[in-house]
Amino acid sequence: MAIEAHPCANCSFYEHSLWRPVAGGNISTLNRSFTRRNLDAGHVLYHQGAPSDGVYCVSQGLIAIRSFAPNGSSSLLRLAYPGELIGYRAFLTERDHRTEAQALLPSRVCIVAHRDAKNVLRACPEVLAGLAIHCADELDRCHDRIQDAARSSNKDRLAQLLDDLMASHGTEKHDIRRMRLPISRQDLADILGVQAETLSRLMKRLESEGRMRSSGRWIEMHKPMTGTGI
Amino acid sequence: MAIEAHPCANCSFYEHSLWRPVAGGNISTLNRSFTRRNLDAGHVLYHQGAPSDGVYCVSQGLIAIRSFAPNGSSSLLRLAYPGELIGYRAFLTERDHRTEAQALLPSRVCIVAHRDAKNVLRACPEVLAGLAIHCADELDRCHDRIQDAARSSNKDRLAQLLDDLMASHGTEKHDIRRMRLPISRQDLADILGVQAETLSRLMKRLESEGRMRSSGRWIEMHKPMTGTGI
DNA sequence: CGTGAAGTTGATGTATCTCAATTGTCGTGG
DNA sequence: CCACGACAATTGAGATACATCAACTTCACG
Repeated sequence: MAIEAHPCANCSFYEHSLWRPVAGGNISTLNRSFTRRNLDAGHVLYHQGAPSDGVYCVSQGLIAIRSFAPNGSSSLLRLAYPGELIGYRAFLTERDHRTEAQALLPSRVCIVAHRDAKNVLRACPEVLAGLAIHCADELDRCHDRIQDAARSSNKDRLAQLLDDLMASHGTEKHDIRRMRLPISRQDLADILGVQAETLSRLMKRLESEGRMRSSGRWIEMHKPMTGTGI
Repeated sequence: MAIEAHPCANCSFYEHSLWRPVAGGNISTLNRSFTRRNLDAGHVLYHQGAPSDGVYCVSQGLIAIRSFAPNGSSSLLRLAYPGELIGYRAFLTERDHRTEAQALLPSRVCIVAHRDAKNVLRACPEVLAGLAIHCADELDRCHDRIQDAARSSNKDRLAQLLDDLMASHGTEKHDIRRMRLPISRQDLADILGVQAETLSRLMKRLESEGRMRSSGRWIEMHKPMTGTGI
């Protein structure tokens, strides 16, 4: 029989793809349940409380991972960029999604359906190992965030956040970096864990210190500074 | 050859042990590198920045997972109770420990050395799957904590924390639960992410509201209330 | 019974929340 | 192209919560 093509073969993130170790007959299992899906900005990929229907890999755009409390308040736990994996926690534990995934920009995701993903995992322990490492990496980021919240001021954390966003969404010209914010100010506040009003005042303070300028969703900042993720 | 005994067979947490799926010839690999270690209170099991030397499972006592910032401030990321797994993040990712593990009470841990643990994982994908699920579970707890910090007051979070500690360390008598705190007030503050002085005042407020009484390391509270959290 | 660490208290400044009112932004229909 | 409405974002004022520094007290322990 002919050698089947790997569904991620043409993806620019193939080198780091979770599914890269899949080979031989398992490729056809993977292909069978592999689908792509385009999402308009604002569209919800999966809802909080829904059962897992597979593993998602962001191909284009930007996905927000949110969590809503019973009282209505929301947290933005993570921004998922192209090449990143989402929805795997519910997949691994076989429990319902505890978060909601919403496209912030027009996006595309690749999906491997739950049942077949399980089969591939059984057949390819390397994939399972990759998933475990993914999990451990995200755990690290979570720990970083908890420590960061405990030890730096919200103003500095906002500056850091804008820096990180600038790295992904900004264009540089004459030492001035400029971007259109991909997320609302409410979302920025949800990332930091402060109220929207407080966020507005933090922004004003950064501006008055000359660390940035903003007008609507457009933001300008100066140079580099190192950064670690949200 | 004779059937070799599983090293965790007599452990009271055997049913939920990570290593339970290990069988056949792999049991001898496991036995070869399986060691137990007793720790005095205050002793450090592994240091932040040290390379992984294996996977640890708490057998008795209580272990604190801490992280220290360059500026000297510390966070207490997790309390590990008997039956729980620690040190697996560094093991999985092959990176250095980002946290320190310190015994808060006289404790005992079971250790599977790094190299052999890797071999067992290769031979038993069920173990790898269990490790991945462990990771996903801890990720959930981290997310819960981030949301909790964003939406409830530190006073309520302290009450919740004391409740959880009471569930593990308290004894009940005539609807009064009583415990000797296993951790210092500084550690309590580090869990909540507040200063020690603030913690002291939060305690005083809880007392004045009649939600608890404290004298030194002894604490009394009333009834149940449900609890999640560290 | 002294000693150092752990815990507390007071005073003061800063940061954040809350509620209400206002302004700004953006898409839509005229 | 502009007016309009819905919603996002900002502002103000007052109350609450937390950090910080320094001094003090309590506790565990040799």
